[in-house]
Amino acid sequence: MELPEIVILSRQMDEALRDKTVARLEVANPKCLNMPLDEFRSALVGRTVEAVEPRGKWVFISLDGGLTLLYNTGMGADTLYFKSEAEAPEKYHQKVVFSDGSGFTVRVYWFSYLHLVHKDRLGEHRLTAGIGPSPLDPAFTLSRFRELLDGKRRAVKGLLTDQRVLAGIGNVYIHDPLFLAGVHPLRKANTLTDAETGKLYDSIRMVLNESLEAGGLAYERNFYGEMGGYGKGSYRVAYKEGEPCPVCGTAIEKIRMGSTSSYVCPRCQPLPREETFP
Amino acid sequence: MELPEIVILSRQMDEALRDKTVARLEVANPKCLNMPLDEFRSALVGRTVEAVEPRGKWVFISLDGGLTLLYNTGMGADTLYFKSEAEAPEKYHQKVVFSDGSGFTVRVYWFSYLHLVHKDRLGEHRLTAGIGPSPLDPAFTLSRFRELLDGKRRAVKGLLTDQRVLAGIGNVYIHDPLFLAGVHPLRKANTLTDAETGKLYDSIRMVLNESLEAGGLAYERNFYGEMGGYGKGSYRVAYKEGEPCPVCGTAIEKIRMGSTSSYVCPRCQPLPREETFP
DNA sequence: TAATCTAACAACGA
DNA sequence: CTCGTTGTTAGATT
Repeated sequence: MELPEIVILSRQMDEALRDKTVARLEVANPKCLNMPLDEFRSALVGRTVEAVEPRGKWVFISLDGGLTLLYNTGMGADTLYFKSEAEAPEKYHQKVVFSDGSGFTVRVYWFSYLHLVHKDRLGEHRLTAGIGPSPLDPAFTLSRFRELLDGKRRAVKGLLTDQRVLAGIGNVYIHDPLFLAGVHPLRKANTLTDAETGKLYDSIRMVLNESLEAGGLAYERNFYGEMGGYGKGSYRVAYKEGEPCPVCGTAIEKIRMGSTSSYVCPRCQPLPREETFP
Repeated sequence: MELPEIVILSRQMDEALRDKTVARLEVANPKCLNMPLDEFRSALVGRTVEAVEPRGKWVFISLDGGLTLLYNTGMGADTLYFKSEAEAPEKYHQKVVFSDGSGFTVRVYWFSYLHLVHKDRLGEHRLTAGIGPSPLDPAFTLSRFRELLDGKRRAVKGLLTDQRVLAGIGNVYIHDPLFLAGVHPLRKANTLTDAETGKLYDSIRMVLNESLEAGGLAYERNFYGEMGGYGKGSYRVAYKEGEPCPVCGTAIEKIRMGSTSSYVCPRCQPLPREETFP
């Protein structure tokens, strides 16, 4: 789950959980916690949800008493609301029950994090303390975006999916903005022209907003179990290996970058020769 | 300069400089210092040498008042004694003059370090605090050597030239011990057999001792300007690209590993197929 | 020929 | 689709 899904989930959790008090907690995979389960439980039970907010790929759940529950869905997790335990999903790794009988379950696909940190110590929480700005924040202007790229010799894809640089973009939402800007993912960030940087800025925000309006990725469920509407029909080149580029018709290529893949139109996103053999 | 040259230099400096008091200091390249030159000078002048000892690729010069002068010759430097300034070399980057008129000059080839640290703060000196054991220390037993390799998935050459793991071996003295042990430099450390580890341990110590007895590398000068006697005739495969292996006659190959080169006999130091394509 | 640091990248494990 | 650790590499440094 990336920015749009986390934003949607956070909104729904905020509306559904605000002012509710934790009554009970089950955790089948205590390794995802940042402290022993019994300690975690006794700190959490009795706390009341004050607000739920997105922060990059994380959900920040503010509780009374100054505690914050930090939730990262890892490589995907179903986070599902229930009105009463009778209608709760059968399979889950974590379950939080509130005093009114409602609650939510988390079913993890691979790994996830559920950390409890006092808000005065958030700065010491290494996984979230260094998170960069959100690309949809009104304060995130083009000139701030330029500063991120400025002088960086890294591959632009690696830079923009680095959560310390920009929050919320992972290996799903990076492909289409790069394509729309005509920028190859391996281009060094400091070699982009002003025009390319501007197009990339616009494309990132456009694509994320599109998905947000569509309800997020088609293969992810929201808090109420509904799938999003942003699927393959919405993609330009992402996950379209071998299909024609929507602009020039050239076959989309899938290239490996370390452990992740990228999808590019080799014609619309050319890689300068000197970066092919650096 | 690596372990043998540093050991020889330290011995000679210890004998020549012990009990002498620093009277004057010239530094043409103050960036090699760990503080501004005037501060460095006022701390050093007036100090008396208590002892000089080798530590990996570093020379530790203990002074009275608890100060230690840490000297690293970088990629090679001439460190030359003079009895009186009249006979001092003309070209140098640093000059230390003692109260009796003797002293030494340093002429750097590329980079070097000359750091002044209080002995109570040596643990905070990042460049030396983590230095590993000396392979010629009597306490450095075969079983300690096995522990260094144990479970490490790194290439054995990179591991053994890592100063935090083992002190004093750089890209000159690593080639022949690996050859004598029949171990390819790219072998993962944890794949060595007990027999190979034993041969490697013996070879490292043998090669370093041979060079020590020969006066160090033939292209390096000692404190009195004399060249060492350990030259190409002493090497087995090091820097012998294209020449026949002394054991099997196969042509020695020069291979690149990152930014350094290695010299190997492809027959005596085979690389298992799975490590060729990891 | 030789040293070290750093940023960036890759592989692996959890 | 995650993040963190470990190890590797290229580039820079006076």
